[in-house]
Amino acid sequence: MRVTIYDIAKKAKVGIGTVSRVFNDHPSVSETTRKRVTQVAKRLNYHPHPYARGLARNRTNSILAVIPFFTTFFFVEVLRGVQASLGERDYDLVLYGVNDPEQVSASVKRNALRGRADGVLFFSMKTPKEFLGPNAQRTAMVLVDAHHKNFDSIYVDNVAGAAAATQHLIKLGHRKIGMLSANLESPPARQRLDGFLKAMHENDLEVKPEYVRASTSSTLDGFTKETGAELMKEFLVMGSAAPTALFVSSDVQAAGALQALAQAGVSCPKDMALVGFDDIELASYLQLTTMRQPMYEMGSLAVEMLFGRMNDPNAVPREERFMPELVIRTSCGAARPAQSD
Amino acid sequence: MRVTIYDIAKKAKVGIGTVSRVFNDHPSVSETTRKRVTQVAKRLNYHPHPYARGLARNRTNSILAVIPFFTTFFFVEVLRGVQASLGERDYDLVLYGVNDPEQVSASVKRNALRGRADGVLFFSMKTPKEFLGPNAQRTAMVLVDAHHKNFDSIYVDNVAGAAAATQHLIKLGHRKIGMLSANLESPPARQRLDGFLKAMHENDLEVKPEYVRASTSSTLDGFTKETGAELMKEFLVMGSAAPTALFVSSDVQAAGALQALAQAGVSCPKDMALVGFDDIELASYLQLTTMRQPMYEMGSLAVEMLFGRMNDPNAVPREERFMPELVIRTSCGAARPAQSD
DNA sequence: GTAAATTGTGGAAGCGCTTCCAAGATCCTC
DNA sequence: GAGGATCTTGGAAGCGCTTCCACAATTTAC
Repeated sequence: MRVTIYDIAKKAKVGIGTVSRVFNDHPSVSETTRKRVTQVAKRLNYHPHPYARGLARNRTNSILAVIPFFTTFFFVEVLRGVQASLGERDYDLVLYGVNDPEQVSASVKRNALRGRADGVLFFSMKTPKEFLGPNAQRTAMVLVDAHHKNFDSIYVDNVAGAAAATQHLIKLGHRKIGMLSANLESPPARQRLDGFLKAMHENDLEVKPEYVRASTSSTLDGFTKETGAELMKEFLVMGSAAPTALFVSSDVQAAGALQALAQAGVSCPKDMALVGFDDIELASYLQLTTMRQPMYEMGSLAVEMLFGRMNDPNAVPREERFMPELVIRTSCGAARPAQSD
Repeated sequence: MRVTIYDIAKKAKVGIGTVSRVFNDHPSVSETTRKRVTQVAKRLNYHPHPYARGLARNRTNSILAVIPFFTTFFFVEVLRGVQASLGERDYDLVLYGVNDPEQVSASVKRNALRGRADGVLFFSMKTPKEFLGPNAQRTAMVLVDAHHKNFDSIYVDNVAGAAAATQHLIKLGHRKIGMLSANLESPPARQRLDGFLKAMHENDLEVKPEYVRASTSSTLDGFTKETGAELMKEFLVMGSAAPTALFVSSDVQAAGALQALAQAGVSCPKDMALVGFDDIELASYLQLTTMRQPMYEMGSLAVEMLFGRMNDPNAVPREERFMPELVIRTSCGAARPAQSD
């Protein structure tokens, strides 16, 4: 049988209220009683029942994270940040991984709405309609790697990041710079293109239309290895008219592009320099220069913001923008210290 | 205010018991009442409170997964499998990622013992002492990628897998085959070495002592990129006396080894063939031939087994061994259809 | 010394559900 | 048509906790 507050109360010869107060660090318990209760509790190996507690307090002490599974590395890093923040607060993490955005609504129904969690973290996805509109949910929620004016959100500055990546290539002396992009219907892809164009214009560099190639694939908005390889091949057939450097809208695509290059016998930094975006784990193995997204930090901040929202449901939506950081490896051709990474 | 069973009962002009029965698919509710209740519930947007339900039923409808964060890809794949199985049963997943095994005990205390979950899935870690001994926990538990005689467990046949990998190299004509191993204190590393030796002996091939090099690192038991690179360098200084092929105890190490090879200007399949183990995401990018662990399947089966255990706490411990599967890419030098993977 | 504030404590009520028991309706069976 | 079996149903009790109110025991102020 489970040890309850009543067992403790009886053995310690106090009332149940006192036991409860001890376990909630309520100030008005004398030192002696507190000690007695604590000892009895330890002896009986008592642990408060989280569900009973949740029911009585009307909160669950857990939050729900809805994350797309396909963002593998992002996923894990961000989760580490989330959990670090959560652990400090004695909150638990309920995870709902979705394979495609269609599943989101089901998840929202099954969990948040049903009072499973005190707050929801939404990752890399469009805000589901359940949360919009007048009679929408009022669960605390923070969007990560996504944005909507009605909600707290955390995201990376794609425009500035892409501009920085491009700037780096320019600084290395490249003039014929192209961009290998994902599907431009996706906002991040669009923003990264904007950043690229911005940097090019600011440096008075021409951007030939054929130097910008975007995927039209709808699987994962074209953020795949396959589109990277395909588009790279298109660049390669241009021969000497091809750009000497490319900004690639994601590391995953850059990986595909690198494969296409290797297959064609084109040397990577020498004949074609590459800069990616995201700094997924793979990037370090491929020695890919890229823009690092501070994923751990974003996860951690997301939790902070969620608690802020839970404490003050009516605050104005807060936005936090992270600046991606240039990680120089060898794929851009920049000289760098010979050490592994 | 939250909509409760009482609101529904009142509006539908039935008793609360009936409402509850409707939501639990209890057979003894007439079709008409059922319909009426369902309609009212939908109209009021009622959802049963999971914690109240959990308290009354004495179960949580959620399970806890304790997974080491550092197994990135494994982590995500296995989680997908877990979730797929869980979703079918209307169970939720509480995640506890640990950065190092020391944290495990804390997690166990905070969660399982406190009745947070109906069962626990333990991944890739030594069984914590809280679960052993006479007055141990009696929470349902399944070990994945780990083993202990007292518990249900799921793991991969490291010996057979390693033997298959080695066999593959032998079949490709290699005779001077070595092994690049992780720290042999780790059981998986040990088992993979055993498999390697077994295959060699069965084929009457000599294994020179200097052809087996194991890491002594304690960080992650030597399953790191760094040890892969270091040990590969040791092989390279052997010059023409070096093996022509290596079985590497993990893909992560193989990635490091590949880097060392590239740095030394040694061509991978041609001068040194490699077969790894795990088939992490990276492997496909690196075109690494490797032994695939069926991670999704293991996650999914883990849930099945956990439910089995929950239903029958006294069944004898069940063990399921998965056979890793050879995934042929280019690092082993085997001819293969020219298609990307 | 008394009145008033302070401190510590017990336990009833209530969180939203499930489940069991009692009982009213309806249906058979002979 | 009576007695029994079968369906449905209502609602009290109970899951393990928090919290509020009442009150006793001190302490403080005058």
